[in-house]
Amino acid sequence: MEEKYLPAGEQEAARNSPFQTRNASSSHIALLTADELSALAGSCTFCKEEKLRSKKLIDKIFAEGKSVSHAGFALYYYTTPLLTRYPMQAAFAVPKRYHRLAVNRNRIKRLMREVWRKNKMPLYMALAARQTQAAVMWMYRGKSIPDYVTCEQRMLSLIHKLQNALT
RNA sequence: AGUUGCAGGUGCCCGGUCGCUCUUUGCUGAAAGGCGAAGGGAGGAAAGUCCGGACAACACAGAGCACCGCACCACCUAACGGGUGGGGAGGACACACAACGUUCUUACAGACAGUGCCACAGAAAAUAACCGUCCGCCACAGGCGCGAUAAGGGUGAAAACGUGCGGUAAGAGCGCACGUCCUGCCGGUGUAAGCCGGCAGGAGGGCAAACCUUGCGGGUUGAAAGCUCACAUAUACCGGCGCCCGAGGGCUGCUCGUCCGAUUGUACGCCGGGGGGUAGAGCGUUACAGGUGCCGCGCGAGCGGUAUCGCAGAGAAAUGACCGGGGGUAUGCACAGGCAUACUACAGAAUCCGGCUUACAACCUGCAACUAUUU
Repeated sequence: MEEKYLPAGEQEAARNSPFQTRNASSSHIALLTADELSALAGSCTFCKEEKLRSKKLIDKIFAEGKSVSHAGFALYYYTTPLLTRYPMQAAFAVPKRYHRLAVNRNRIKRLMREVWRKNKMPLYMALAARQTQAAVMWMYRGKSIPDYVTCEQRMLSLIHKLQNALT
């Protein structure tokens, strides 16, 4: 038993570690500090942990969260502790009734994800400074397929709105 | 050479910057993690979810009914409502016509088992009499008939086998000859469907994608199937211990005391099992009715042998975004080489296979037809 020299609490954590559970409190997940984030500021990533994947949380965003919208784009957000070190988790959606073909929905979601990847840092910094976390849901309800530039302009204005709302 | 049709195939390429996912792996760190490296990463339809399987859970003595599906024959296949080959029927080409040929289409079992339906028109759509023809009667240029008649006319998509002769009051497969079709039997041929010939009997429309009959097949639900696990928690139930009751026994011959303790109960506490529940995690889950090449067999769909390859695995769902360059096609200007602009389809895996159907820019190959030019 090489674990015996660990403190009792950590032994418990080690025993539980193979199984991620919803009840495991986020207390033992150390949040990224603002300093650590600023070290990452140069890179623009969007990895699995930054993706919103829990169905329960998504339902909560729509039920209890707030939203801002602009020119077809809508942004739902909900401040809550997350099971990750990152300050935010994001998801993207395009309803089927606006775009019937899966190819077009995929294209729009990829554009939105690209804009988010490149422009999310200010929100990350703001949340990390206050030691809180938030889940966000992007939604596009336009009938046309936007190009990257208009996509970026409209989403940036929503990001600014959200930043003002949070601070 | 071009155009059109049919069949089959391919279904844009290269570089840069910033990213995603999976596998393997290096360095670093006590750990969480951090920084890398190499490799894999949508389709011919991934689509529609229309068939058939594999797989899984549940159900299941046997038989019948109901319901659903299929329907010329043989073969291929894991299986099929799919495919290949053949037959029948029906078109098209060619042609005086037919045959042969080429090619296309075809849910193609049964209408003497029964029931039903057949618009409009027409007298009548299946136990036919409007006109006509013949016969009879009367009040005789005409009328009447609970008379006969399916040859002719007209209607219709379809009118009660066709032509000729006989026959008759007039007629009629009423009889005969030839022909057509159906059924049965025999002979030849073919694995078979069938085809060819002969004999006998019969002939009285169609519709089974009308009910139906016959034959064959079908258990239900689908990966949110299903299996496993963990944390916390309420707890049916079971076991153990504690607790409560304490027959009896030991310590002594007796009482008290104390120890052991059958048995009964357990509202309660603890421990273990247990089933329940939570879209939490893992498995199922990507190796195969597998792809490609070669050889052999088969008319063919395919089959056999052999060599070789390892070829997505996400999970509110990766396979991308931006920029630059090059192909290709179309149009315009030039028309000797070019230049500019536009377009670059249909469309995104979700357990996996085999089909079918539908969508599709451009290019390639083969066949057929047509047009033009050259020899």
